[in-house]
Amino acid sequence: MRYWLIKSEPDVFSFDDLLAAPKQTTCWDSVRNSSARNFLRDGMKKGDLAFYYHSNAEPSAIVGICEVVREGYPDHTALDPSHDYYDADSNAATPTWFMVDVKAVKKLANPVGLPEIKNSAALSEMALVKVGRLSVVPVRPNEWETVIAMSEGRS
DNA sequence: GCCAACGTTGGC
DNA sequence: GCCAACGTTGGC
Repeated sequence: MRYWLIKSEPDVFSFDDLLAAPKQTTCWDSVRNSSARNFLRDGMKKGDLAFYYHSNAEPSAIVGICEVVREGYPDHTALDPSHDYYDADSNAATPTWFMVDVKAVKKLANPVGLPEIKNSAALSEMALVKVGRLSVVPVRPNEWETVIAMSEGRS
């Protein structure tokens, strides 16, 4: 099993929105970056866990945990001309963009903010910090444990 | 609102 | 295939 981190702007779709969604599940669509796409299509497996990170937020922080409940499948928003994220260069036969379904597992006891992450020696190599822009990034097991400990005030 | 990082596009 | 221009992300 692998660990991940997915980002969303809380103004667009927050963790609370996920908790309020039917079955607490949503399709993680509209990713239009090829590196992130590769993680969605090839890396994420059913049962993998992911941190839910609020970007462009006050404060920017890891706020919850969710689980991959459906593995990579074509992102329909890329194929729908009426959609904001329509990609005229993609097609249903050979889809360019993929998404997964994620289900909320739980909210963290306390959010773990970006400054805390940056201040933690154990998290200095985290992809979140190293490769800022990617909306889907892997998390190492020791990083996962460290963040969980911080959220529970055990750090 | 600025800007750094970095992916993508397109001219040559 | 190089590289300049441009767009996007997201921290600050």
